[in-house]
Amino acid sequence: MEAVLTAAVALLDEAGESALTLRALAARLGTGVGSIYWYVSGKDDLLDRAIDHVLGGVLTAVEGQTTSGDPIDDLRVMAVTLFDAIVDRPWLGAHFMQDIDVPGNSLRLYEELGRQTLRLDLTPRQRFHAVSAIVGVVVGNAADMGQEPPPEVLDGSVDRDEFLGRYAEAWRALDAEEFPFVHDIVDEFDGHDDKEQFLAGLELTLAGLRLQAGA
Amino acid sequence: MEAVLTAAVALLDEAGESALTLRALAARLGTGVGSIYWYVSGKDDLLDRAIDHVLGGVLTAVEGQTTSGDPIDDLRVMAVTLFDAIVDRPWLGAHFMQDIDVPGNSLRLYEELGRQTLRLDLTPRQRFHAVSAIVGVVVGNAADMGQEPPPEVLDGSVDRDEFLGRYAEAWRALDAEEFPFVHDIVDEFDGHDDKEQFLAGLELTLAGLRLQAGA
DNA sequence: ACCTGAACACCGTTCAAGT
DNA sequence: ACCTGAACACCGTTCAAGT
Repeated sequence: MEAVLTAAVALLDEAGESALTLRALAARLGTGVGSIYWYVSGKDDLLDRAIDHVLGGVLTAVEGQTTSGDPIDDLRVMAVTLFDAIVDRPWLGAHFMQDIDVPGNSLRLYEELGRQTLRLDLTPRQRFHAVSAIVGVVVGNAADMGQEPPPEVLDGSVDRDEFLGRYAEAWRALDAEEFPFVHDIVDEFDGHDDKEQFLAGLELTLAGLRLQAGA
Repeated sequence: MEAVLTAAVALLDEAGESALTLRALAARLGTGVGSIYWYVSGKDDLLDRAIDHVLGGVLTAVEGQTTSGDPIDDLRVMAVTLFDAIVDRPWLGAHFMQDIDVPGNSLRLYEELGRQTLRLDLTPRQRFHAVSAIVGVVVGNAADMGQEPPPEVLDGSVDRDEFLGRYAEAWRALDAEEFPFVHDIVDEFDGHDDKEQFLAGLELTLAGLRLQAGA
């Protein structure tokens, strides 16, 4: 079982979600396709378990973070840890935190985030919404990166900056009257860093939360 | 071409993303599989065009919204319109706003949102981040709903409240020492409304933005 | 210019049969 | 208890052939 999940994660890490096929997995394990069905009920179950498997490591990282005096600072650190985990494994993308309903590492991560909000002067409803919002910001920003990059970026023949630059070029060619905003921010888009973008969005949510909590 | 996209959207609306197969689409159009390839380069292209097709309607709705005196109020109204569009068509889910790079309705919606930030006292970088954050909140909250609901909810034999109630029950059974946050918010989770949750998260981002803009 | 549909190389899943 | 692998019912994509 452990070997099945390790092999599944390895396939996902190497070539993304589309690389995880039962045949490829069986080949890597040196067995037949059918035998995998003894361990998992199907492909969805396999993916769920693979996700839970890697979230175990993320949970350990989050638990190991020393808590500061400021719950909101702690929430920031945790959210960044979650974001970085998705950057490392883009295939987590949208599936991340999808299974809060069943007991597992998703739920434990949810609890870790939520525990910080217990230190804030909020109603339970406000806490529920605050944690959902933070998870939403992480997932919303990371989902963009979950999509497999175009082949010319993946194989390194064109780097990311050049790739962004091409689109920036196209944006600059747009009519200035019709697209005033796009023109206003095109220089920021050109060569932008996804993590910085995420951090800025997170900061807005945390600022709103701090205001709400009067902290 | 128009007929192809209309039929594709109909399939997606009726039974979700998995229902859009080239064979099903060809059958509905009364043609052969191969003929679809004359209009689109492949399945990904088909999905992209179907998304752009429905975003046309969303764009019209957004453009029709009268602007108020407060740019942040206008951003809220627009974000809600986007969210509602995804609620109506869960298959838009994560793909929503995925193609800002190519000129199309995604880019125009992006421009519409961004135009409101031009009325705020912000730097271009802050505007770029603000719009990304709002799109992130919409996508992050809507992505949760994009996953197909379990069959017993879909066929109506179990309603959503009962479904949530079951998980709430399981949560209440968890150890109180180990899961203090989950216990704190379980009554809020039970029977919660996804839209309310989204609105609360959006409000935090908008509050942070208002603070940043000094408005 | 537009359509056809058989053919190809894949999938996930099942299941009788093995050890 | 665990594994095998052929078989089934699907996919997306291609392409020689038609009109």
